[in-house]
Amino acid sequence: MDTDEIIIKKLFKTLVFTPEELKLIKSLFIKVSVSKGDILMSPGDHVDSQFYIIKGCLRTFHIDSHGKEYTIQFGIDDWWMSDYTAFFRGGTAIMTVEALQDSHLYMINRENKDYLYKQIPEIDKFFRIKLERAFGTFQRRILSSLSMSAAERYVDFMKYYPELAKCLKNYHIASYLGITTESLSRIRKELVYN
Amino acid sequence: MDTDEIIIKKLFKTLVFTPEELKLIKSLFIKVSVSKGDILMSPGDHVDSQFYIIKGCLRTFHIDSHGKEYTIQFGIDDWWMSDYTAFFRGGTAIMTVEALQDSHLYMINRENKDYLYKQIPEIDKFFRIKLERAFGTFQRRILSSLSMSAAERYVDFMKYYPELAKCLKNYHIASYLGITTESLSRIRKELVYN
DNA sequence: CGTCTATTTGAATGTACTCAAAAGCGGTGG
DNA sequence: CCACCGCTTTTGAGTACATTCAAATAGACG
Repeated sequence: MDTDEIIIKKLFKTLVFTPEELKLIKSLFIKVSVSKGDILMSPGDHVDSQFYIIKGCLRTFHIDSHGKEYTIQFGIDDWWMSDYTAFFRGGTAIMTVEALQDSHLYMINRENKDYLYKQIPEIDKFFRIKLERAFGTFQRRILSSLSMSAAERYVDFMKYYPELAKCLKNYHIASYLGITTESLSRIRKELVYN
Repeated sequence: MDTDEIIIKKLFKTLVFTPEELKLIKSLFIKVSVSKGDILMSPGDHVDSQFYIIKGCLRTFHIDSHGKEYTIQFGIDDWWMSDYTAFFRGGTAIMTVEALQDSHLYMINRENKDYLYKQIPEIDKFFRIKLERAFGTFQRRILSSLSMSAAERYVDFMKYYPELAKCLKNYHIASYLGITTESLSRIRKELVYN
């Protein structure tokens, strides 16, 4: 079994494919390597592709008119990333996707993904279930943003994503929590004493 | 064509069914009527079902340990509602689902839904696409909660969901925006003068 | 008209923000 | 090995925005 097949098995976890299907899948993904700091997608881009992170760390963030950054999502190994406000509707990006570490990715465009759905219908079910999980996760994030203080959200984040935290600067985390780096610094200082 | 068939056509929009499929679908949904103020689901309930709103208005909210309410989602005609932090994982509710108006609903439990997916595989695709749209919507809501002031979020909400606003009290909207009723009142006062 | 609920107002408090500056950290080149 | 540079984090002071708690109005409904 070659490297790509190992990756595809991890990507589609529960599913089992015939050799022909595996070959098809391999042909529809493009392997991409990026370096720390590289920008994979910028506001205004026509969003036609989605990235599966084989190995690495990415983030999706929005920059407002004052130049402030708001991180919508981080991704590490085995996660999918894109500007989903645009990808699923076939629109124009409002987000930036940035590599926070040297990363290896699988890229697939909408056309190939649609073709994949048509050829292997169980993949529809696979992504349906993946999206259901994400749906629950998003609702929890909204609930935390509504009900928890900045300090609680920080503690929660560090508890649930310790591996992720390793490849992040504090200002990345601040922009994800919706606070300034100064505030995060003060929160961290408080926590040390408690 | 009977009433149920009209509802099912609206529910599955793009899909076309054979008479047998229609009969199957009808048999898997249960019609429920609730009155304003009724609670459809409470924290601690085993979440096994999901509601499609034929006509009416619902909200899903969480109550924290201090008794404060945080609204995660509103729903009107043609929306789906449940505690999705629990439904998609088969867990226990942390949310309350409440009828804000007399409402007519279709209810389906997980078992029947899974059976439906098995019998009519295109429905997998249908919900996959529905979830993709919801995914983008959630990302936008997270972005607003990160980047916009309470006043901006209020104006935005009223602009995007004018029909929804009609069946809501101000304290519902406040609990959705993550602010107190007092703050919302002051925001509304400010807006009148501008 | 009275009652219950929802909204508004006021005053004091708290939390996070802005702006400005200092300190810390990591790498590079002399 | 040290000096310097750029980037990140921390600290300080003053300010803005939303909160709390308490009380006063306004609306809805029987």
